[in-house]
Amino acid sequence: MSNVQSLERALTILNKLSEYPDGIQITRLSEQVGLTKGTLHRLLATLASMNYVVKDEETDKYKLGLQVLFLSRNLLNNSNIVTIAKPFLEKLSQEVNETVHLCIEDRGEVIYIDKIESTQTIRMYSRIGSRAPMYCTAVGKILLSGMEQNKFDELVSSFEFIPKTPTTIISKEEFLQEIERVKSQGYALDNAENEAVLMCIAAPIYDHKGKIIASFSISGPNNRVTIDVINSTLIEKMNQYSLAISRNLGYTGS
Amino acid sequence: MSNVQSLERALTILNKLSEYPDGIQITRLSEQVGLTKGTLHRLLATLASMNYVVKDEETDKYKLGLQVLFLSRNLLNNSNIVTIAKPFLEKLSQEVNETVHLCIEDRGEVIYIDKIESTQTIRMYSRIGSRAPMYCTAVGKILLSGMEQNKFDELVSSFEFIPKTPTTIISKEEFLQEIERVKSQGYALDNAENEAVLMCIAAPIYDHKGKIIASFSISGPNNRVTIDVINSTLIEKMNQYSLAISRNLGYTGS
DNA sequence: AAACAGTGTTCCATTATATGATACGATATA
DNA sequence: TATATCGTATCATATAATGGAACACTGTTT
Repeated sequence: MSNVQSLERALTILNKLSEYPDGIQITRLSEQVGLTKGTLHRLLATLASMNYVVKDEETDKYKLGLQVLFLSRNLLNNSNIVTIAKPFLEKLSQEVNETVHLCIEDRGEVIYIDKIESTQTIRMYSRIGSRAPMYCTAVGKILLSGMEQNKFDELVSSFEFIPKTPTTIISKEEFLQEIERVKSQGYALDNAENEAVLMCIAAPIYDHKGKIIASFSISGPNNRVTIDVINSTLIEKMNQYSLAISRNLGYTGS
Repeated sequence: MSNVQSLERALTILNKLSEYPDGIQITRLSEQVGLTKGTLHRLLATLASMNYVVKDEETDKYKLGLQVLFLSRNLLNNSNIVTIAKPFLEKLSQEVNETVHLCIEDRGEVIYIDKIESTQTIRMYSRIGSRAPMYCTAVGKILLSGMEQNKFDELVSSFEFIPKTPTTIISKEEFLQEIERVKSQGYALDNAENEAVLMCIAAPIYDHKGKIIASFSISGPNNRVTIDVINSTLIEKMNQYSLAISRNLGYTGS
């Protein structure tokens, strides 16, 4: 069954506009989405009439409208995970003074659903709503480690192990070993695999059935989040918070 | 010039779905948006293929997908207002232990662009992205008070002064007097006008040109946020924070 | 001042797309 | 077994959406 072409085009436009928070002009946008200016103009006019897009009259740039924010107002706030985890993650961030994230899996990627910033001036740049690959993030490895085998196999088969940094794992065999390691040790590390210099340690959040439904992480530059700090402090702390958050979601295991 | 019909329909579907965080079934949604099930199904399939909508296979309910969150990731984070105001609003919330909001005007309504929760168990229920009327909210009155006369007249003319509570101002004349009062005193009150029991006090945030670009507020139930507390403590505090935040946005006035 | 270049916007003949009505498949209930 | 209701698929047809071209506007160059 085919899709509705003009709707597909419009959603492609919205996706592209999300890359340009300061807006983009019609001719350039037309090039990027492969539509004639007439068609693009008509689609933008419709999006604008419903506040999905706004046009800056001074610069002729189009950008996303606040209706997108309005749509998203209930997307996370009804989520048990965000609500229950937040106070714990705030406390954790305060204790370690690093940025803490909460992530779930969506369509084979991790998506950031909460973020607690530290007070450090050098910190991980991230956005609620942003997505990242699973194969080179600590939270991604945690989420994969709790996945049902069929889905796990299907996803890993679809991964392109593109090197992001010199330390990215790009061998499927090595990656599968890493996931076994994560399963046995109960936490995962991102050894600057996704972004240079940036270390992360992640742990699982279980639901009442013992299923991994989310993951949270501590992130910081590798001069602060060192292997020593990880081994002496962070592993124990992540285990403690993993259990505390999971308990509040009805988890009864150990 | 007319809009693109199928796109308009799809955006209407997205708007309606945002009211059902737990999802809605096709037949019911078809009734609500006035589309045949065939047309609706085709549009939903397209939305789903691009992750704007997901279908819960167990309940046959459709709901918004996380692509909406992905779109919104840059909507506020690039905003100077949110970034600069946040540490001040966190401090304010901590000092008064009530919920604090940051709002802007968008298309004749206020929209919540940040929220700092207090630790109280009884607190205002609100969502980033949510919208509220301008005529019965403290932040709305602040934003109106700084508006250019033409736009002000146009907006106020369009208001329907629907009573939300027994204390809602529903007379246009009385409302105009209220706005004059806000201008002279430099803060606005919502005397449980939008929601019963809920008191709010709001103050302006100025940009470098002295224009009111946002408003922030303290909200709490009227047994905690009393007229005494407002007069003895909150007015002075709001003035102080209004100036502090505005200074950081380049404001040089008094 | 005139010519040129590039942008955003509008128009219209054409055709490909989206539609509504209907049928089908699945599930639950009597 | 028959019926009711839901979600999904199909298809003939009408119309909506399209691409290309023209137009209006603005800025730059000669």
